[in-house]
Amino acid sequence: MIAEVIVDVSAYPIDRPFDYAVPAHLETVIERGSRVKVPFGPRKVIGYVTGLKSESEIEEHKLKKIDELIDLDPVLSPELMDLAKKMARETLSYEIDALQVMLPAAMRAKYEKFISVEKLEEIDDARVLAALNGRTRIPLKQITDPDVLKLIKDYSERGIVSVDTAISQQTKVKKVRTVHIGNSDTLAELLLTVHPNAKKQAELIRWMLDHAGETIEAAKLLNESGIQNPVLKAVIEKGGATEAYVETYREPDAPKLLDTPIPIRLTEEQQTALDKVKVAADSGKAETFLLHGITGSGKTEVYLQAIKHVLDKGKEAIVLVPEISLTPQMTARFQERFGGLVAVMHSGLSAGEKYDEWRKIHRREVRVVVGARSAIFAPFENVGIIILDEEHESTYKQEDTPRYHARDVAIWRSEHYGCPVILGSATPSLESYARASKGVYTLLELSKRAKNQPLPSVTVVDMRDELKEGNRSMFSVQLAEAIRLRLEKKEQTVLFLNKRGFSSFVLCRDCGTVVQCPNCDISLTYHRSNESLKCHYCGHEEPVPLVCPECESEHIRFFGTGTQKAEEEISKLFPEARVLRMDVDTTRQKGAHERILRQFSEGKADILLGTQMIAKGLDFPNITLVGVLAADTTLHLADFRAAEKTFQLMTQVSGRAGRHDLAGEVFIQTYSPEHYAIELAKTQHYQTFYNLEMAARKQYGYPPFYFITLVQFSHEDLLKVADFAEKGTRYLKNSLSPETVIIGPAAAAISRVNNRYRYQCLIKYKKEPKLIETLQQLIRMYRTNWMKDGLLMAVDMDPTSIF
DNA sequence: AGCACGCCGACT
DNA sequence: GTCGGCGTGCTC
Repeated sequence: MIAEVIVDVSAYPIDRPFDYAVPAHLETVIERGSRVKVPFGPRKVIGYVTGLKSESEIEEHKLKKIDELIDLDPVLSPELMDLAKKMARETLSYEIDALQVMLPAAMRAKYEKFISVEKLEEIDDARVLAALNGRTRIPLKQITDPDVLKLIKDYSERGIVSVDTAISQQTKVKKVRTVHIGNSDTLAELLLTVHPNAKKQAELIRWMLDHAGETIEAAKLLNESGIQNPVLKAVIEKGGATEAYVETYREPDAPKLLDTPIPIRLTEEQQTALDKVKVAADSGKAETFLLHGITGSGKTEVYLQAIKHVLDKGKEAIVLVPEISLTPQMTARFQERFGGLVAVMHSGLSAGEKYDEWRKIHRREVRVVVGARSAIFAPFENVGIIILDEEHESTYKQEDTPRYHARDVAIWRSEHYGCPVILGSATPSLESYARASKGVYTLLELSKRAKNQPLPSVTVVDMRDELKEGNRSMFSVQLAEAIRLRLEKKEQTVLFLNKRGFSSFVLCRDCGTVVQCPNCDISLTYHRSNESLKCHYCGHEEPVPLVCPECESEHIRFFGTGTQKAEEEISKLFPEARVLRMDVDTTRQKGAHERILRQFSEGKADILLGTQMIAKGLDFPNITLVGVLAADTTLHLADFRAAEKTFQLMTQVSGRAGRHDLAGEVFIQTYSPEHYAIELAKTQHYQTFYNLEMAARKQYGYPPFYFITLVQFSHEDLLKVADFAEKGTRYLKNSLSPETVIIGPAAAAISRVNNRYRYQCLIKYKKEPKLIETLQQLIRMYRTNWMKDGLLMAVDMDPTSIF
């Protein structure tokens, strides 16, 4: 038997199956989707079996044997194996990368070289002996001294030591020690025989008599009986109980926030939507729904009941939410409804916890998975429904290879299972809404709030007028007044500051110099916490200069409106206000999000001040005011999605206010009140926004009227990158059809990152059957010739932004 | 990607 | 004379 194996090596000529002979004893167990350890050239690597056959075209003497089978149960189903192949092609990535992205990171193999001592008596160098320190096997990377390294190489050639590569995985199964307490007869008997001095043992046995026959976790037993471990050990030794180590799951402490119950009785709109989904689920045909429901319209309840429907039919459900750790309320609701049937996968979990959740799914111990992007690869084999909440979110697109979009993967999987997909959003992406308008997706509308609350009243404040009135603070008179009122009424305020593109920078007031990153074409961001300047692209960090680096003037100070600065202004304006700040700085530690949100939900603060991350999921009854400090920051980005993103953000943020009994009020501060994205956020009129934005997209030839693909080039040498970009672009122009528009090559908006100059070229097309082949050819040219010249090239199909 | 093989310059 | 630089080519 011959196995086709894709090996764990991401390189261009390796991106294809290699044939291996299957040893006889593995023939009955090996399957497509199994992982194997195979010899590859001079080393050993992990690989995935992509197929089994009886004959190979490879000459017999070249054919090697599979070393070992890693999993008894294949880790990937045939469906996921096929999906990996399709995804690799569609995203122009290596098949191995597509396979690996489907499994939790803990299952990815680590390769580490080790030195093993073969003939200890022949090692005569003191430094080598010191490095070994009595051990016979040490990791090669522990040797840093080049002289010692040289000696090791010497020894290795003479066979005194050997160097091998160990393949390790972090897939540790957690085990817990349990104690099975013996029956009362044995215990009673034992009690009579213990030494009179062993008071503690006697005490434990008496405690055990009350629990005879039970099995209990050792830690719990010790805790409840108040006995020390050595005593327990002695009793076990004497046969009073037996101990065992039982496989267990790490329980991520699920943050419990209050679920705000929505009436289970559905509104008429919800019911209509649900019925259509149910019909599709029963039909066995794939159908994609766009559930367009305004904020507070009860989309989640529709999801929950649709899931219930498919679970009742014995099928499974996948629910995707954008960065789930930010929305503990959402997970809480799923766990409340489906209890132990739910696995949760999000970035806040440790590698081990993610692996445990994956195993629960793989072993069919759960039937619902709620998770971030990668949960779309949940190893279910009878999927009944797939849901993407907040489908417009850009986090569904992976930013490095394989650059897949979870929405596309969801639809591919639904076609395999003949099941519905629900894309839910208050502000759908233009692509999805356009597809729904054309009938590719089925549109479901929820236009009323579930509890019939009015939408919050939204006021747009023109900050230019404020400036004219002499108000130079970050808060308009109106917003400040509204905050004061909330403080008086003991209601809560959420202040939103979109930091991106508007962060604090350091400017010299004499010569106008802005302190730039030495490696990147971008200004450094001021961080008050440690008085430093940081680059958000390469991580460069330096202390705040005391004098201008250009003109040595002392009139150098930081400008802009970061959250830290906003916090200071608030405390000046409202000294009595209790403020919680939520941004990258305050949420770096694990669990920080939850802690801040819990504090706010418990009413321990009056004002929550934050960036992007507070726009979603917040659902607390006492929030009656939302203020957007600077709505323009996303508007002026050089990106075709700028208006869409702004509108989505404004709508999302506004939706945080007045979700319950108290009426909500929203203030949006801006320097461009006349822009339609802001104007329309006032009424949350998605349809009107859609029409206007579609007109703009049509005029400039952007999605959804055209598909786009971005080809990025970077090189340390400006002239070289320009040259290669030109070559690549010319190749594309010559190979693609004349209707396809190719823009560039041009320098990227941030023209240098980490000392590499960046160029890009944008392909816009309506129909381009040769695109994938052409790009593959381009990539081939790059990998075979240009790469060794130091060029980096990346292709992104359907980029979310064209920065 | 690794890793080995192989062919030319600067040292003991 | 040898050590070692990294160009080239291969991996079932």
